[in-house]
Amino acid sequence: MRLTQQRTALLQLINSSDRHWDAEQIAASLSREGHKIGIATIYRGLQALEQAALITAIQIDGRKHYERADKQHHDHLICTACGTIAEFYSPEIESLQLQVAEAHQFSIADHQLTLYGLCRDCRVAKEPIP
Amino acid sequence: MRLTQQRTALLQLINSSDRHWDAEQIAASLSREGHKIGIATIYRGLQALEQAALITAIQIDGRKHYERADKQHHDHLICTACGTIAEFYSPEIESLQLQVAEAHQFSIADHQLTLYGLCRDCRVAKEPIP
DNA sequence: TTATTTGCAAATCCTTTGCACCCAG
DNA sequence: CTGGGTGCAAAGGATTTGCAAATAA
Repeated sequence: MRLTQQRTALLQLINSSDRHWDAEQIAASLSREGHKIGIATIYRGLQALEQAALITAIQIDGRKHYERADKQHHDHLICTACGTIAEFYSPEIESLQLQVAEAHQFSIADHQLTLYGLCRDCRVAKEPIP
Repeated sequence: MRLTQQRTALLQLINSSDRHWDAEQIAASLSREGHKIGIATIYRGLQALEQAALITAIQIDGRKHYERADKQHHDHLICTACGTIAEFYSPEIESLQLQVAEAHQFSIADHQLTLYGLCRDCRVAKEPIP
């Protein structure tokens, strides 16, 4: 894979933040920063970077969202009210997944666990006023 | 929600099987059975039925797949070679999810856990010939 | 009756592709 | 130098929408 200017910009943007980005958001952010990069190049670049394991992706609501790869594996808590994405890691859950797979003679290559609901802030916001 | 002929057909198809269906597959199957139903009606009907909790949905590869709602909750094992979808239920994982959520002061409304990999048959098929 | 639902086609959203030109290795 | 990468615009697949006609309650 060739590390071009455009791909470097993608990588830099993603690696310098803790967010999850979709293609549109990346396009908007890069163009705000003055980069010239076509949307097709963004899609192709993200694909290439993911395949090279330089970034990781999760599927949210039918859209791919990318994040830094230089973190330990984790799963996600997504607030359906404000859209915030938090992360968690549970070694117990991971190990139980392996047990489940083994019981089915299934070999896991990957998994995605996403919890949907209300984050702390949005719960508070919905509390009845006393 | 009005239970029209078309929605009854959708419900019957889904309830009479153990599969996961996407909109295209439903359209094909119903038309094969001689039903006349527009694709827009299928999408709208599935939405309505899901909202009424008469069917459930999971997101696979950016596409919604529907299945019967009259089963206990479960998660999925998806074979990336043959596309087969198996199901599992782990009360331990469910309970750990609740613990994780609690630790984050997050209230879970829903979740999706999907394990991707090779099912037993596809593993066997990939074994080197001795 | 009458508020919903349907069917069709057009529209939308996200993503991919074709192709001529460009540039990193 | 040259094969992979880029940009543009057009194509694509899945889903949604507008609207007049049909229908369930």
